[in-house]
Amino acid sequence: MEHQLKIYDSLTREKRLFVPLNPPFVGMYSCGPTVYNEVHLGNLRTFTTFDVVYRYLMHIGYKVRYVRNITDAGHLTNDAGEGVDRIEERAKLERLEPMEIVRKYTDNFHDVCRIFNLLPPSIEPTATGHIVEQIEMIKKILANGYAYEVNGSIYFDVRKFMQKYEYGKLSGRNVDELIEGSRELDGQEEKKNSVDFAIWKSVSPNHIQRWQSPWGEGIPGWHLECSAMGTKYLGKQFDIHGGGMDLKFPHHECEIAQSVGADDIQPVRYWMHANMLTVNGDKMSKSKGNSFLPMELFTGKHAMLEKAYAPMPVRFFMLQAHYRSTLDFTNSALQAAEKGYARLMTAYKALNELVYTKAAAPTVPAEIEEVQKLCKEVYEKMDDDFNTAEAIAVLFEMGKKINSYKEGLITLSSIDEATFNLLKTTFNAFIKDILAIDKEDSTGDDGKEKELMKVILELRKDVRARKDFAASDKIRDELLKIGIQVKDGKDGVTWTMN
RNA sequence: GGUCGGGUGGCCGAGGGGUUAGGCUGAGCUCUGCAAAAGCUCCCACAGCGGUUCAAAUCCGCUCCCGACCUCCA
Repeated sequence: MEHQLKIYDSLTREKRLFVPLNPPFVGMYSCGPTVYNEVHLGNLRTFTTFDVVYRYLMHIGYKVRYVRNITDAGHLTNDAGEGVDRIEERAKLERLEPMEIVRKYTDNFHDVCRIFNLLPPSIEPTATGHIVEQIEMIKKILANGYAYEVNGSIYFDVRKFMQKYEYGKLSGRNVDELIEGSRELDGQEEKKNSVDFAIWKSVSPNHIQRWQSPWGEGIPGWHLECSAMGTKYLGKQFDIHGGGMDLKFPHHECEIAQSVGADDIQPVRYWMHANMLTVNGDKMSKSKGNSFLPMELFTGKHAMLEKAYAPMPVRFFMLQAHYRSTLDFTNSALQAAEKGYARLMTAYKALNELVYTKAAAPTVPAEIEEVQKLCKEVYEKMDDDFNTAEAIAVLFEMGKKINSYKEGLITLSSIDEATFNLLKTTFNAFIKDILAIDKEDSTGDDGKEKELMKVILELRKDVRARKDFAASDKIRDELLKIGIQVKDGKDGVTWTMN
């Protein structure tokens, strides 16, 4: 299948045809979490975005190496010296070693990823595991003259860099304005310019996490790990680099400068940025106190939550918006998504229960054409900068067809078998492999539940045979009260549990 | 303040010069013992004011709101 995949590149600010450096291979990097606390739903939206990108690229035939880092080295929240190291701060709070904190929240992150159906990346490198690579990169940058040492710290010299290269293009920054805008009384500032950033930071011996370097004991600069690890596993230049919109500046801007400063080459061909998940219009973040943790979502235990929500409907909810738009997180939006999700799943189930049988009646060309068109459209939507929102809209159209076949409103044999198989393959691929929203959410002993329901429904069938509808309805109503919905269809009784 | 993005029907959310987004909600109908599910139909929106155009929600200008980044942040 020919795909004209277009990706919106944040650097050039336009959608461009995706042409990998070395097809069929694709190198993709996306910024992972700093593991000093639990990931929240906002974080998850970005990871989900790139999970779908990864899945789609593979689906259309690319061999993707997907690298997503774990930031497990603490970084000072500002370069001036008075910054806080989040991991160390947390370690003190929980009375644990920094590496215990890192372990704990890495595990938490992985659990959440699994629950939300995120594929593990090909490589998940850690910052602390690549201190050597980072030091080597610093050496290169120093050798090229784009960094300077002050008291055991190394700073990237943005002004110097700008004599030969561009800085600020990705985030649209003007360095002069940046410097002007940040005229704090920085008497103790070691940096030549406020725009310079640490690529190695000297720390005192009472800092728990610290490493030996040619410039003394210290910690690597935050931006450096991505540059070093991206280069190590994907090469000096690779295809896609993703991350949250909030990482554009300074993080990604600095990454570009570091790579160019070290190797004189633009590191990334397509920069992708996922937009923020908002709550009442404001960015969801820990510091604003408006964040939701996955566990709070499943249990419904959160002041702003009216009920509990299962992971797959939430994943679906996120995918219903385009990744470059903000998405507002509200109860009503979530509930609407929940219902839409259920609807899609009904069609999904129906599709896989349908058995194609040839009929004497001839096929209907218009019907065949319609189905084939839908199957083509879903892909076109995805090829247009991963427009999952539009792809889902097409999936709903397909769902309507499927339900009509199932109900016999349109006879299945109005389409030929090949078209039916195309519909089945396409729809299933999107639900299972691309959007990956098919995970079973049921809890408890499924086998026993099924047995039990079988018994109950058998009894109800007897009751109904006697036309004792009062008793029949009572069974149905009572089951509904505990979340089991009984549906009396044409060919038998079915039930669903929420 | 600087830079960037956005304001779409009751709600969420796509699109982005002319042609149906889609989902949820609501109303009606079909099917059904009744429900539910499913199907069909209806509710034709694009912040405001100007301008360009045969044609603007979509382009341009101005105004008003909102948000992100400029500190750590997905």
